[in-house]
Amino acid sequence: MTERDEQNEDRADALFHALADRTRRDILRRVLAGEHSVSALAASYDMSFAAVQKHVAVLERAGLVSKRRVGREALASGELEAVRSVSSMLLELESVWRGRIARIDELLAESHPTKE
Amino acid sequence: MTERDEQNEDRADALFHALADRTRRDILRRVLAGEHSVSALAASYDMSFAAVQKHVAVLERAGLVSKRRVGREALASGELEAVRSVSSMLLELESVWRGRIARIDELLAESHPTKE
DNA sequence: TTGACATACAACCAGATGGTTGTATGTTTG
DNA sequence: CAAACATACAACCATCTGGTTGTATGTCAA
Repeated sequence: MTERDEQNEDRADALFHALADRTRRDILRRVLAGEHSVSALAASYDMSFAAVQKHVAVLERAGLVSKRRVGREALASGELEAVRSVSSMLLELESVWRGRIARIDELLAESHPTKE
Repeated sequence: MTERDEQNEDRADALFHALADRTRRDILRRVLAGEHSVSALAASYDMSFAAVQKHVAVLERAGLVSKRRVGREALASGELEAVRSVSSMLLELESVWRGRIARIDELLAESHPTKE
């Protein structure tokens, strides 16, 4: 296990965990469709503002959502690239199924455009 | 919320939760590459047999892994279709981003070939 | 300036999760 | 048959999770 693999696994943990809650998936859908303030989001659910705020924080830590401050509001929007990075993890699994272990490096390099 | 949507959300909860653990993702990779008995899998990890067996059970309940009995062994293999169904959930999110809400029905019908 | 609004975060709690050990049951083998 | 092996599952435990309320801080409007 290299350190980068460890980081990838940490990232995968955070991403899948963030997606493993229906309220968070619903929030993500809304903010992918367009910016919403945290309180606008909170108004949609039958739970406290603080609970919704924590869900947004989980999505934000996973990189699925970003926020920008506008006056007293925090506007959240969905990060499409993070969603795509989850898709690429699943593609890696599919490639394992096909036995194409040797090509995983290329796949990672393509979906993970760091230097080198 | 229709009942079917509820069931889809339950399924999504189970799938993403199953994937939100690195040991389970690793097990899934192995069994996607080929059948393995539970004890063969357990030998690969620094935890008890029972712990690995529970991880396999979580994957199985989510539909990501199936088992067949052969003598005293239980051979586990990865279910590619379940992996693909997760991919299609992510595609739905991408389609929300593009604002194509109206086409989600087609997408679901395609990836979810039930009658009607 | 004062009050209402929007956010953030700490502290707390019940229940779920991921691990453990122990026990029971079925299967192969000597 | 008896012993070893493979699995399954219950009971237990520490930690994490998803919710709550309460408090603090900053921003807008009258």
